[in-house]
Amino acid sequence: MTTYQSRQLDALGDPTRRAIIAQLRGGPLPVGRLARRLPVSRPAVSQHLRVLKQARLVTDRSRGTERLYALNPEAFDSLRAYFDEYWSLALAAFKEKVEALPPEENR
Amino acid sequence: MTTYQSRQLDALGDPTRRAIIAQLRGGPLPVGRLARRLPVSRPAVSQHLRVLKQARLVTDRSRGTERLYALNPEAFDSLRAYFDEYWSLALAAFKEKVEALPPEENR
DNA sequence: CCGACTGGTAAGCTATTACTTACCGTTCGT
DNA sequence: ACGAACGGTAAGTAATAGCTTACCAGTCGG
Repeated sequence: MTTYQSRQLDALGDPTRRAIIAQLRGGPLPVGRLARRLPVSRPAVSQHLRVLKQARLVTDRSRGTERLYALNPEAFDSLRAYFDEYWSLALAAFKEKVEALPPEENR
Repeated sequence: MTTYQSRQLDALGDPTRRAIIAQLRGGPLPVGRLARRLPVSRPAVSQHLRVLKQARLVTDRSRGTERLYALNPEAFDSLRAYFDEYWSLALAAFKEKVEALPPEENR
């Protein structure tokens, strides 16, 4: 029940990080391979990976001298649940009363 | 089938815009009322609303002298579908072969 | 009409952030 | 044990993005 959603959405709000995620869709990759496929330097990739890791969107494990990064299914599941819970409620209400008037004067 | 997902994720990658969305969960609101509930100025809210509108996350209609902003259910639905389609595939694969080896040498 | 309200836009400042190069520690093969 | 490759971190720069104040246009009520 952690409140990682903000951090996750912030992390997803960058094109390069989304590109990293797109690459990781194919399976775990070491940092160097990841950097070679992207138009930025390896340190930049490392920094993005740190953000993604803090948001729990990726996990890492070291294998020999290299470090494998992979998508974290649980985080994406929780994010999807967040969408369902948080927004579907409000949206379902909207679809019924589309012509709803705004709430009365508060503040 | 439009490719608004990037723009939507970029738009959601800002706390103030998420706060705006949170306010709009309760129903449509005019800009001024929205600004009064947030710790930023009205022009700032206007600028955020422009971004949210370009991402199709909100819709607006004018009523008299004021302009009502509301969440756009379709956009949130499509974004949720994006999550399901785009990520669930990769993640389902992961859950089966958790100990999968990384792909062979390509590039 | 005219004054008061609405909200969008312009211009400019500040702060954040994404990027680079340079450096360092770790791990493995020979 | 040494050399090479891996990748994380530090420091500095440049671009971006969010914010503010000031201004302007449209709409409604008197």
